[in-house]
This record gives sequence, structure tokens and C-alpha cells, in this order.
Amino acid sequence: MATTRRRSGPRPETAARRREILQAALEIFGQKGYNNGPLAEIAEQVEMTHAGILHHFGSKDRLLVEVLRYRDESDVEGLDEQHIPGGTELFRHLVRTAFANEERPGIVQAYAVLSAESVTDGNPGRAYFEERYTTLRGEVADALREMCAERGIDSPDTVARASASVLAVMDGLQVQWLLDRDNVALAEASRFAIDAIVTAVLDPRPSPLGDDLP
Amino acid sequence: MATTRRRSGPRPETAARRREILQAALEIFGQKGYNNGPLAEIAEQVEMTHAGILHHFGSKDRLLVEVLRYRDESDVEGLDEQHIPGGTELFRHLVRTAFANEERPGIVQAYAVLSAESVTDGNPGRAYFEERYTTLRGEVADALREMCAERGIDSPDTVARASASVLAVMDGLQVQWLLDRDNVALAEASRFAIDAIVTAVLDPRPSPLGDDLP
DNA sequence: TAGAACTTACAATGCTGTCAGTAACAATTT
DNA sequence: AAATTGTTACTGACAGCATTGTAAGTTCTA
Repeated sequence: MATTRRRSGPRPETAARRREILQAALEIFGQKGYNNGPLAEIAEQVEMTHAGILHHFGSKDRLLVEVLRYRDESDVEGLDEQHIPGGTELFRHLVRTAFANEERPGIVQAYAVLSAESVTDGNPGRAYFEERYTTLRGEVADALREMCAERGIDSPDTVARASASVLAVMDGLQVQWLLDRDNVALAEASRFAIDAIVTAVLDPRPSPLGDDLP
Repeated sequence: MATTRRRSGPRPETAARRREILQAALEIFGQKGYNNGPLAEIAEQVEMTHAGILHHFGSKDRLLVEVLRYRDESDVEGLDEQHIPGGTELFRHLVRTAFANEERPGIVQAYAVLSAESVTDGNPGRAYFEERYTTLRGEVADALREMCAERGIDSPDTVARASASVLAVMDGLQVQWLLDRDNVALAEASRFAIDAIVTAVLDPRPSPLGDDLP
């Protein structure tokens, strides 16, 4: 005999509250890293106790995973939105994002710190970043292939290397920028490097370093 | 009246013992990060208690600083040795190092994790990395200027952007590689990107992305 | 024989996670 | 419409562990 079950689910305001927590967590993890960013501090920022946060997310590990997903869903970063424009437009978008990021060092730092931390022993964010890089490289590669096709070029190896390189410069420059925010060359470098890499794909030239390297 | 002081200083074997500790610390910090890498674990690896390590280095903070300096002194990395060959040779050296690094993921990881961690609140390694990047950018810039001079080119802005970009790709690619070690494109990408960036300095071409960006 | 190189023991803190309880609320019953 | 009742969203207290650093004592050796 099936008794009539009483179900209520989360209350209307809870979704918003959780977003507040995720936002606060992003800030704290950004400033102090995941391992060094205590739940209590996140809790304090949303006027709650740390037990309250654990009520919502179960564990600190799960909170991190949700934080990373949250950053994707909201257009906080904007780098990898659902709908990516093809061809040239993607790179123009990347360059604009790089400039826009100057206004939000918090998110930039969170991303830089958490991605590097993710490669350490048993870090709960690792799977997220593995997948993320794979996806992003794929998107950049698609855009490059499209540009190649328009010009009647085909060079799969080059496209793969270039995709990784584009993401790498952007990440690497962010770390340097976080250590030296007044250095204008760092802000301008993304534009320069992306141009250089895309050009090398579309219009390859002989290496200035010789051809006898490993 | 100056009494004859009895001074002993460190014992002969101590220097070697400290190097053992630094090596162990580099490994542990590399695997788990600084914040998450306990002294006890480092101590265990050199068959000592954590108090023994504190006897030698005073505090965990000071140990980190010594670890970073140690990595420079020993040719562990090889990237920034005392005597850097000028011009083209520097870039050839960078490319070789990138390939060689495939054999030592431990050090690569230590570097990637610790540099990113250094941008967090009150991290004791921050000053080290700030200085390191400034120095390295300077060295790359010198090499680029030399190459420019040989070809009668002069473009200070470009040189500054390119120097930062070269270091950035290398660092960024390392993080991606740590997350996906079987991806051969990642190993080959440094070579590709460095070529692309150096070429863009020596032989600039119009941007494929248009000139209307921020 | 003083000082170097430790060890053991411990103090002090900080952190995550659990548990029991409380207040508010939403769904159901009366 | 009011009373009922299960559920949600917490709090406060605390267990339990990990970690850094200190202090006192021991052994060895220059």
C-alpha cells in the first residue's frame, strides 16, 4: 500500500542563496586558493556559519566543483559561452576577453590558482579542468580550421599545436599579470601573441631558429 | 680582553643533508602544493622528524624560499642558468628545455603549482616569482633585441610583448601537459609557438583579426 | 666540552564534518 | 481557516584530525 508521500523540495529563495555562496567561494578560493581558503570565511561573507554551507553543498570538495561549474554557467568569464561564434570572431572574442579581464583580477586569480592547484594529488577540481581544456582546444581548433578552409590551407598538426598555444599564452600571461599588474606590455601581449600564432598557421614561414631542433 | 671563542659552525655533512631536505621538499610541494604539503611528509622522506627540518630552516616559509633558490642554483631546471647564450641560442635552449622537461614532470609540476600559488594572499614565494619573471623577460628581450639588430629592425613594444608571451606559452603549456600527458601536440606546441612569436617580431605582418580591436 | 644535530613531547591553533536541536514554512487534513 | 505535520534551512557545540612551531633533553663530534 503506497502511502501518499509528502514532498516539498527547496524553498523559492534557496537558489539565490546558493548563488551567493558560490560567488563568495569563488572570491575566497581566488584570494587564498582552495586548500588555504576556509569554509568559515566563505560563510562569514554570506552571514552564515560554515555548517550552513555544508548543509547546502555536502562537502568542501563538492563546493569546489559547483564553483567551477557556476563560473561557466554565469557569463562571469565570458570566454567559453554556450554559443561560440566561428572563425575569426572567436579570436576577436578571446582578445576582447583578455582586455576585459583586467577589470576583474579576482576571477582571473581564481582561475589561475585553481587550475594550477588542480594538478596536485587528488584535487577535486582536476576532472573539471581536464575536460575544460579539451573542450576549449577543440573550439579553437574548429575556428582555425574554418579560417584555413577559407584560404585553401590544410595543416592538422599545426592547428593542434596552435590551439593549445593560444590557450597557453592567455593563461600564462594572466599569471605574470597577477604578479605585476602595472606592466602594460602584459595586457597588450595576448593580442600580439594570438596574432602571431594565427598568422603562423595561415601563413607559415621558415623557422628563425633553424630546423635541427629535437 | 678577547677570550678565545669556541666556534664550530655547521658540520661537514650538514650541507649535503640540507640539500636532501630541499630536494624532498621540492618533490612534496610539487605533488601537493605548498599549503597542502606537510613538513612531516618531507621529513619522512629524509628519515627525520619535522622538528629536525625546522631546526635547519627555522620555519616552513623560509623552507619554501630556500627551495625556490635551490632550484635555481642546481641545474635542475636548466632554463635560467647563470650564463645564458645570446641571440638565437637562447630560444633554441628554451625549446630544448621544453622537450627535456617531459622527463621530469615532478619539477615541472612544482614550478607550475608554486608559481600560481604564489599570487595568493601572503604567500612567502611571491617576491621570488616576481623577480624571476622580471629577470627572465629581460633575458628574452635582450636576445630578441640582438636578433632584431642583426636584421636592422627596431620595435621596443613588440619585443616587450613577445618576451612575456614566450614565457607565458611555456608555462601555460606545462599546465595543460600536466593535465594530459599523452597529448603529443602539447609537447610540440612550445616549438611552434616560440617560432611563431619570434617570427612575428622579426618579420611582422598585418593582423588576420583586423585592426579594430580594443 | 661547547655547540650542532637531532628527538620526543607537547602546546596551540585551525580545519572539516557530524549531530542534535530550532524556527519557519509549505503541503495536507480537518 | 485553522490545525497538523513533514521538510527545509539553518545554528551551536563538539569530535577529531592535521599541522606548525616550541622547549627541553640526548647524542655525537670538532
